[in-house]
Amino acid sequence: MHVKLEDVATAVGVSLSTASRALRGNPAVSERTRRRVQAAAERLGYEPNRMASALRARTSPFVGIVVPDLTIPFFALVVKAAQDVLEDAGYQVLVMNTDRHAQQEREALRTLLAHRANGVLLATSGGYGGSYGMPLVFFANFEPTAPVARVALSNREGIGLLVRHLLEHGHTRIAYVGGQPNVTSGAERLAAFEGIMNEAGLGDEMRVRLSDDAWSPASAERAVIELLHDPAPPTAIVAGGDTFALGAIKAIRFCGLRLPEDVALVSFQDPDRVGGVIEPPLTTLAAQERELGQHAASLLLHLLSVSDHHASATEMRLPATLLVRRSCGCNGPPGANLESMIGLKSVG
Amino acid sequence: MHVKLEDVATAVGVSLSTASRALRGNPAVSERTRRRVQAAAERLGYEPNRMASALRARTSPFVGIVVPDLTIPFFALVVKAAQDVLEDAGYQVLVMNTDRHAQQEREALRTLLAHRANGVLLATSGGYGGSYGMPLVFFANFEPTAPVARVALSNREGIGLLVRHLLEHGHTRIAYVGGQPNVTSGAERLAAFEGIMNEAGLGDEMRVRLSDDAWSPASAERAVIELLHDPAPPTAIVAGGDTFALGAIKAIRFCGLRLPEDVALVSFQDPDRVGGVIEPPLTTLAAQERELGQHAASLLLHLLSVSDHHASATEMRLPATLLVRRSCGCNGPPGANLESMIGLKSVG
DNA sequence: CCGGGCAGTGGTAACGTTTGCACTCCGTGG
DNA sequence: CCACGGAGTGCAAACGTTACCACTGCCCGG
Repeated sequence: MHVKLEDVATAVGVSLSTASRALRGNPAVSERTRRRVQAAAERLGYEPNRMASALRARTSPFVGIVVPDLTIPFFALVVKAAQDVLEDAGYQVLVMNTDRHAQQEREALRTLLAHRANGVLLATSGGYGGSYGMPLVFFANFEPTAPVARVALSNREGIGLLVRHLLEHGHTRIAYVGGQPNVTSGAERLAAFEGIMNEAGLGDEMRVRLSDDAWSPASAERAVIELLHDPAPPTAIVAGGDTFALGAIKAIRFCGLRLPEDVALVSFQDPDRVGGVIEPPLTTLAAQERELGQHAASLLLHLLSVSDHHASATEMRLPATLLVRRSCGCNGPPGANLESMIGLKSVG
Repeated sequence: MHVKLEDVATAVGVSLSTASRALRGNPAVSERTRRRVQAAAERLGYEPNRMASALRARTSPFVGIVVPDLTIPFFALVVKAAQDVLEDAGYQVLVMNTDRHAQQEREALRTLLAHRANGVLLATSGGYGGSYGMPLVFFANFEPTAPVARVALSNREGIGLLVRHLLEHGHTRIAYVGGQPNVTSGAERLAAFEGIMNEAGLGDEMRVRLSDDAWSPASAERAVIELLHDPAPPTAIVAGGDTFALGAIKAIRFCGLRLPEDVALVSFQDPDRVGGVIEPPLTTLAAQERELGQHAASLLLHLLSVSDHHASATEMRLPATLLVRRSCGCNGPPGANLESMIGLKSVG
């Protein structure tokens, strides 16, 4: 079926060993032989069987990336960035979805084990139960108790920037709409919000609503509608993720309120990265998917190079930056946003 | 390092053959032995080496999916749907990005060949150059001249629905903003637009602008700004994809025009699937990413089952459906959209 | 003139599985 | 009592590749 090394070797009239060496640039073979072997391989369309070579060389080409849901833009971007780094380093990436099920996460990790993956990047859905004998780096969502390397956004710091910005503008009745604390990002952001509000002595004025289902805009929308129908509705809302921001916008519009005049909105992530078309543009933290993916991948590569699975239970946090746009009430009147004007100018 | 079959076998006191048979449910082994072997495998944490087993059994666990860019929601959704189907069928999916480069596409296909992938799902960026000895199914973007199975959206039909809807509402000066015809989706949509306009005798009134770079909103924005500054600007715009719709919206706002009162907009795809937060909601075709992915995967599975790489050069098209919302000027006054109200009701 | 080294090559044993074949027990029917 | 068959098991050869070791010439210094 497929042409194999033996075919190339006999075509040239050399042994298997020589052919193998020639194709992998082993300096022990003469220049002349190397050229002849390479020519034959090319001509016959030879492609080395990586499974055989991995088996014999006791090495696997694979690295795994396990995420809850690849169709969420956040994960798609992180995965893409990480995959690029890992492939540049010569690894073949296996991307696996868990659909937010711990069981599927365990199956994914077993599958990676079966492929003798060199290491794993994992945004956990709760299925991680102890070492699998592979170097592992958590990203975004991790298991707090596991002594395993992790890289994540600065959830506390980021929520701090958002809330303090609202506080500086005189808001006191501030609501938080976010995800369940069953994953790291949900837990840390919620805790940060509560911490800051309590520190500011606003524990009584804060309101918290958590998504009942999996980070969907719909549940955030319902939650915000409830909040806004309160006799003393919040004057500002903090969304703990991009989908919650979407739900909040719809809810505010549904209630006939103006954004930001009647209620201000800030979000941990920007649901509008690609389009920039939501009015008013949202005040959010700067997006860091690419950095997150690259750092996670680099950290894993480092672990692989030192081949010490346990030493580095380091934690890396990407610094948060606030992008003040208009949904918080700053930055003047509505109108075409900056990117449009820059875009136009570059046309000439 | 890893526990292997031999370890399990000696632990139980049986031969390699028996252990192998026991674990794979071969009826030749006695019930008692099977249980003992399975227990030992469990206890030792044995995970079969899939590369060794694939090598010996002359079969590969892999199927490839090659896309231009996984971070584009359209491809992310299609890949997810296809991956689910293929994994249910027992295959391990290798997802590869081409970054829209023909060269990277060729490398991806070679890599799949090296892994002895059973088949490939390919949304081509132009790097496909003849059979690689694997069953192949094109999806979304294909090579028109290649006698290979393909499944795609009904580009002509879809553009027809959009344009005819505008024609029925009396528009005649209609513009098209879309992608370059170097990929199927770009070519077919453009051709369909020109065909229908010419048929309707509106060849002189139509305007066409194509994205100069890779399907970005920015170039569409510039193009639409140019169009709207024309002495006789279009009264309606057809966007040949979701990113173009985004650019068009920004351009319309930038020019200080109202949507849909001053200029109507319809789009082949909905950039606002997840959020539903763009005002006014866009009249688009119904999204079919899931169906596309599932059909492509099923077709590939069929090709694999009949193990005939050349017979089925079939072409499958998913029927297009028009979703009339408000950006075309239909469906009454602005306000909260239908989904919000349904969402509220379901709360009770 | 001879021994040692070195460049280039080939033979062959692995890597961890699967699988065809052969073997050993039994029980059973002739 | 023996041949026969079938259930259960083990041996060993593959799968395609790599890497260790051994071999052949040949050049060169002593």
